[in-house]
Amino acid sequence: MPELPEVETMRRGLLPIVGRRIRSITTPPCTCRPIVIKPSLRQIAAEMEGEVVQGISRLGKRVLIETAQWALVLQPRMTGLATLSDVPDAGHVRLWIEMRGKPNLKVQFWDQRGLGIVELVARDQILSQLVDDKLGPDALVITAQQFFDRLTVTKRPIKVALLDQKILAGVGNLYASEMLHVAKIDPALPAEQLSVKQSKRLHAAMLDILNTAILYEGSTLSDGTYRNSLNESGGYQNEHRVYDREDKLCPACRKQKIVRIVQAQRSTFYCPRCQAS
DNA sequence: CATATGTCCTGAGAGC
DNA sequence: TGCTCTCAGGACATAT
Repeated sequence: MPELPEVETMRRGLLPIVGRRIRSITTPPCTCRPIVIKPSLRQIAAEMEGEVVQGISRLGKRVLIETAQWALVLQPRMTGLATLSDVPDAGHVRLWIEMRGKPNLKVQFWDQRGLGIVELVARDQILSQLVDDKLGPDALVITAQQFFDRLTVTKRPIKVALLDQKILAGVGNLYASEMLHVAKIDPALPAEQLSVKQSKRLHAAMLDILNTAILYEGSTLSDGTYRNSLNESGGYQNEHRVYDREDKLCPACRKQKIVRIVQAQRSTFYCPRCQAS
C-alpha cells in the first residue's frame, strides 16, 4: 500500500537515471499476467526510447519519469514498486526501463498483485489530465487554508475524506489513521464539521508524519511487499501509533486500547479516549 | 452532483 | 496435512 512516503522514497531511488538516455522499455520474459499499460507498451516504447530522462517527479502516490515531451506515470497502487535495485522476486516484475551507457541502470517495476498501472501522458497534458481531473493538491504542498477549504466541503467522515485523492493527493489508509491520532480528532467526525483549529492541527500532523515517514523511507507492513530503494524494509512501521495496533495500549494516554473500526470498507484505528468528539 | 458500493489481484493466515 | 474461506486496500467503474 505505498502512500506518499513510500512513493517519495521510490522517486528518490530513481534519481540516478536523470540525464540518462532510455535504451528500451520492455516487459520481462515469462512474467505472470500483464498489468495495465496505457495506451500500450508499443506506444510507450516508440515515444520514449532514445529520449533523455529529464526528471523524476511525484504527484500524490504516482511517480513520473519525464522526458522532454512525455511523462511515464507509474501507479504502484497496492503492491507496486519502482526500483533500480533488486526486487523481492523475479516472478512479479512487470516492466523494465533500461538506460543506455554505463553504469548499467534498469528501472524494474515489480508488482506482486498486479493492480499497478503504467500510463503515458504528454507532459503538457499533466495539468489537465492528472491534476485537474483526478488529483487535488499534493499533501506536502497543500496550504493550511486549502486543506481546510477542500476538506470541509463534504459530509463524509474526516477519515474517508482524507483518502479522497481529489481533495488532496498522497494520504492513504495508514497515514490517515496516524495523523488523526496525533491531531486528536475522531475519525468519524463529518469533515464539514472540522473546526479551523482542528484543521490546523491535522494539517500540521500530516506534514510532520509524512516528512518523518520519508526520513524512515516508508512503512513495510506484514506482507513485506514494500521495500526501500535498496530492497530493504522501510523503518516507519516501528513508529506507528495506531495503525494495525488493535487492542494495544494507546501510546498517548496509555490508558485506553486502540480500537479498529471499518469506514468505507477500510480499517480505521484510533483511540476512543484521545480522539473523542 | 455527491456519495456509496463492487471490482480487480495475490499471498498469508485462520479454521476445520 | 491440505483444503477452503477471508482479508488486506488504491483507484477505477458502476450504481444509487
